[in-house]
Amino acid sequence: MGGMFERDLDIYRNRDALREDYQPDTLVGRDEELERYKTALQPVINGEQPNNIFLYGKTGVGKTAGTRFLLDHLIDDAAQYDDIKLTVKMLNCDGLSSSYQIATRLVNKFRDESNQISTTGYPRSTVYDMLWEELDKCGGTILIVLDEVDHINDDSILYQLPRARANGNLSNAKIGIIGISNDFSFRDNLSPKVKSSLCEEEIQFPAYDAQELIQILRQRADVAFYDGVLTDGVIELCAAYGAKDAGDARQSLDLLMKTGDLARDRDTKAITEDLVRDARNELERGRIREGISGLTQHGHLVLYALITLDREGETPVRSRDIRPRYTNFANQIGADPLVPRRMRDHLGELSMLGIISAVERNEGRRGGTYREYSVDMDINMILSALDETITEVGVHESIAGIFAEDTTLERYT
DNA sequence: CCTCCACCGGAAATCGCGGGTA
DNA sequence: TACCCGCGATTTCCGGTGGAGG
Repeated sequence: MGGMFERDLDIYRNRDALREDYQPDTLVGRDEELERYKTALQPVINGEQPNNIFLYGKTGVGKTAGTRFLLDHLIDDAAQYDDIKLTVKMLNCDGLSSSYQIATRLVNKFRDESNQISTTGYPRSTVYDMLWEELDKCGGTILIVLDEVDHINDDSILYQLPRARANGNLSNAKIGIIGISNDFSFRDNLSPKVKSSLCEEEIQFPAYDAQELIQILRQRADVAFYDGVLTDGVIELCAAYGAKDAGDARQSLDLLMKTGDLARDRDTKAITEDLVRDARNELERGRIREGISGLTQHGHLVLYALITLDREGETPVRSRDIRPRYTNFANQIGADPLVPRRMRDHLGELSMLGIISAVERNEGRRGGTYREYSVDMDINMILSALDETITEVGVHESIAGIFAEDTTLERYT
């Protein structure tokens, strides 16, 4: 450096250090948990049957990062012993709802690209047979990491895998399962027989407190940004948001990265707290947009119904009173309106996304228990998200278009 | 303290679709 | 082609819930 010409100073030295998949040399704030984890993995090095391990804790508290970290070391260390053949397969179960899906993905993980199987169509038992065959062919010690296992709706594979050897399906391979879950109740909902085998070793990862988050953010920011880019308080603010919401490192890191990106877009050389707030809004927007795009057509209709009611000052409104409006919209586009129970599901989904909110009310003998829904986000933001999302022909034209005229809403009542 | 309202939400059944085997 | 399979979305069924009214 130091020639006559220099590249413009970017704020990032290495932006990737803020990414979720970045692996720092040391993991901050998880010493105790990793120590226990390491102990639980010890049998692998000893050439013994590995423990099944169950990790739980909220998102972004280091479960996956810790697993990657330890398993990388484990693989290195195992390589020093000739009598150990260690294979590690990691599978993220997000988007995979059944044991069947898990099994097909696992089979494919063991097969090369020219030989992949379809993820649908086969009888369940056939898929399992293929899986046992692959596992046995691989042999040695096999660790299977199932990240976000709580997404699986049935126990079957969790029951089958640990027992495959005992059931005579395997002869060459020693299988160890590492299950990772965000959902505490998942563990309790497992059938007892699965619980006892899968949860031989349980490690709980607590949320990070603000101090730990600050340490983590510092560690990453030191690598990610050039010196002097961050102004005082930025890291603390990101950490504070993260700690307040969920003690979630991922979220804090995302926020910091978004802030950096904004700074870069705006050609700002210094990152300030104000920028953090802007970034937070931006992320929120994105979340809503994503949430809305994942809804069904009827989900959109329910949302339209609520929005129009909101504009007429009718909110908060109980589901019973949303229904006629929704029904109208559905008829307008020639769709059969859903049954009330299902409409409630959509309402629930919308509040889960933070787009609307529900308050439970109870008028006892007179009115019973019910919920009142209201819109939680800026209407225009929702509308623009709907605008970008709507794919159904005619829906947006017939409803949003007229809605935008902002005149005679009586037409829909 | 017991009733009762009216929606809430879990569970099981059903439907239609995409995909596979023989 | 005939038939099998899994799966998401939906419908059907129904027990639960909590506070005002008695």
